[in-house]
Amino acid sequence: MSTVSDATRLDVRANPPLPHDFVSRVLAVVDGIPSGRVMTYGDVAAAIGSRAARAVGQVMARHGDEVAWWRVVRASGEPAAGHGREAMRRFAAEGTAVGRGGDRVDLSSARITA
DNA sequence: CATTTGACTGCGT
DNA sequence: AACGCAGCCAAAT
Repeated sequence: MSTVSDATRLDVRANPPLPHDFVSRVLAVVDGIPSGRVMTYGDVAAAIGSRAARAVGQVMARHGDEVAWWRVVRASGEPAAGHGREAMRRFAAEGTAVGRGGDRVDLSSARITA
């Protein structure tokens, strides 16, 4: 027999174009970043209605290899900690706008917010 | 259930 | 411009 809580649960599961848990949502957003563009950790968090930039970093640390991890950069435009080399290489490969020092993304042109 | 831990951020020095 | 620091928040211990 059905209960109110059953109905609620079904309703929620029937819905989502968007995954329900934090990890899946983060990965979904990152997966949606087009080639040549980037989002900051904070942007990704904001995109899923959160302010947990650091938690986004945690997710990337664990599941980053499942997505285009280099497209998520720091608010300064610098690539993910410990992956600067590889990230810059990929930026060059997909034509991402890079700042003067050649060590960071030019956020004013490559950044997208949603 | 309390504490510690980060692929973060913004602000002050 | 580099560095330290406190605030932040979900996940791991």
